[in-house]
Amino acid sequence: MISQKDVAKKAGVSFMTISRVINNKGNVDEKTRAKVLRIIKEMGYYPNILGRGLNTNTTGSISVIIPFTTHIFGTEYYTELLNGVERACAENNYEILLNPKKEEITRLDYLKSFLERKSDGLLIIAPRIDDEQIRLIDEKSAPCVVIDGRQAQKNIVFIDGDNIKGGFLATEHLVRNNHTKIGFLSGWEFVRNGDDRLKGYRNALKKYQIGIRPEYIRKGDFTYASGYAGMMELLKLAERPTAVFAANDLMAMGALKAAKEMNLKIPDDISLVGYDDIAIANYVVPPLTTIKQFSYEMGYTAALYLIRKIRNKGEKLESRIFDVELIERDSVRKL
Amino acid sequence: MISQKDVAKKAGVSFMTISRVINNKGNVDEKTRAKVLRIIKEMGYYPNILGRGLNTNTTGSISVIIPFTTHIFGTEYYTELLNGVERACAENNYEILLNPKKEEITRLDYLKSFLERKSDGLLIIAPRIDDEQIRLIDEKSAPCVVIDGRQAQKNIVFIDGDNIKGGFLATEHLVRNNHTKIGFLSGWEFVRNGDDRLKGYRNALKKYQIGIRPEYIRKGDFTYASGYAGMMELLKLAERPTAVFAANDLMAMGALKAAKEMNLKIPDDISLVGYDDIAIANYVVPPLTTIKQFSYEMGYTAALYLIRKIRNKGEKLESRIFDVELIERDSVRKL
DNA sequence: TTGTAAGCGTTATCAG
DNA sequence: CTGATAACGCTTACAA
Repeated sequence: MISQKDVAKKAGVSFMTISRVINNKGNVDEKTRAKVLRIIKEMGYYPNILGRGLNTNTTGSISVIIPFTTHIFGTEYYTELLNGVERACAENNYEILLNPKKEEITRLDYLKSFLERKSDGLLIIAPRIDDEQIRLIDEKSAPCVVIDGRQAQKNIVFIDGDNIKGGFLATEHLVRNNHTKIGFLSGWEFVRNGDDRLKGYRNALKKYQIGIRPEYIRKGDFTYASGYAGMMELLKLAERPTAVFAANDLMAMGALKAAKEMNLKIPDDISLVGYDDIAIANYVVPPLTTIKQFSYEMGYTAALYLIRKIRNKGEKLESRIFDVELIERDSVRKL
Repeated sequence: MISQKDVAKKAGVSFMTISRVINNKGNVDEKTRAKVLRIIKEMGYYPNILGRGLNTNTTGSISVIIPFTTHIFGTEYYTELLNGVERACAENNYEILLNPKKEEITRLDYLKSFLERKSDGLLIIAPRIDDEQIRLIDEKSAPCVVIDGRQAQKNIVFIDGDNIKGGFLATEHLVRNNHTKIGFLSGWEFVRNGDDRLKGYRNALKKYQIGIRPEYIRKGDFTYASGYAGMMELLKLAERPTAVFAANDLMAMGALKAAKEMNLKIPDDISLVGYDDIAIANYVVPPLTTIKQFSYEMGYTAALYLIRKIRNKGEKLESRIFDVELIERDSVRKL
């Protein structure tokens, strides 16, 4: 392991000069600087972040925390979000630290990587609404931005898609196609985006004075399997819905499969709307009408905000809600 | 920032006792241990990895290096691989460090995170065949495992899919369906898996004594766009192929689009085989015949190997080549 | 069983 | 412009 000392010895200067050169700090004679730089290259010296971090309390990485999926890289929704995060980090020379999870994350674990000084801040994606850890973040004064988890606490910056509007648009689209019996395949209600999409669904029905039937709302968890199961339940109802809004595309895919198995055609026999606009939505048969989120931009913005928070300790940043769009394809039929 | 000192003061012991307790090292009186543990919890003390690392030369994280895509999370191929990596890391308490890339990675950058002591080892995915950095890894004695980059150097452990066999199987499948005019949409030839799939294609043609026509081999780069472009070129040939093998599913999707635009039906007018078996392959119309890789297992194994290498410095590990499978769906027609 | 001293590689501070 | 010294939080080695 090559250290400043080694470089210093070879260059015939003290190690402080090396430190000054690599940090561009203080005044160093141009000749000395050039020489040091040359030797650094020759020897293949790299500054040791651990040593530096011990002084500066800095590592140059941010932790991305995904409390819920088993697999971080499991869904395209996260994928796009993370692509945006990556871009922002690349532009600002930050690295991304991922905490693989055994099972469910427990109490203090959100903060662990930060408290252990492995990262400079936290990007938390879709935490539980009632999450107590969010409170601790403030207490430990960890720089933090939350994605998809609109918080009650004023001091926590969040980046959200407009899930209420999205839920509304999807449902309204079905209503405008003369559907009144509209099922909803929900995501987790204890995650903000799941809850908000349901809220949007409710708002739309209310606006158009359509009664809400509890049996039309089936609990799911954003997975393909739960979309399949929920759809099956809806289809077995005595008076089954003529249209279904799934809280994400993955569940819509599951619903599609259920319909197929029951020999029902989409959209002829039953209409379907998803959420997210993942790549498959466009390729599935029939192409899925869905709500598009700007996930990449959301991830990018969130990471940028976090980095700014880390760099300018005091800075107050405004939370932001990103717009959503209805993407009309072929899975909805006019009644 | 709460340090061992703070805990020690409160517990009325020296900070060495704290160190012993959190590392389960040396003998500590049960009573003292219990007390220290209690206070650690009370105060919310977390060991500072930077301080520890400075002594142990250890951080508890591995770097995942993806030299080529613009976006780390861009393709499902990487996604599955990373899911496997995540699992292995979760089981062994390692974190994953990702180096976002501005553009192309330059010379020493593979090793940067390791040399800066940000990570304990390197997992490199699909490096350039001629990559000079691979040599440096040895020189710097960085623990390292390479995925999809079968190396000439004996001392570098790699985990590969059997790309030669995969390329062979895909091509042979077409031959068995009486195709002789078979196009190939290549990936990068300077990445091992790209090169090997082409090799498999060649092997199959040779075995069945079908001449290789250079104009049937179009250069691509694993992207949707390049699949589209390559297919277009093939379709404009005077004597166009009756079947096409694309070096990955993404390119096959691009090819599909090109065929559609040229009013050619798959598989009626032209047969198509992909590679990877990504999720969309099963949903696209027609469902795509393809070669399945065991990406998850590959990622898992690679990470596990790396962790073993890190932990047992001396251990020699055998490189492994994972099998592949032909998945027959509906994109190939018998002539 | 517990404590003391030294050192890991770096930066901050102050002196020259 | 440059260098010496202390400090960051921790572990290793040794002493009590």
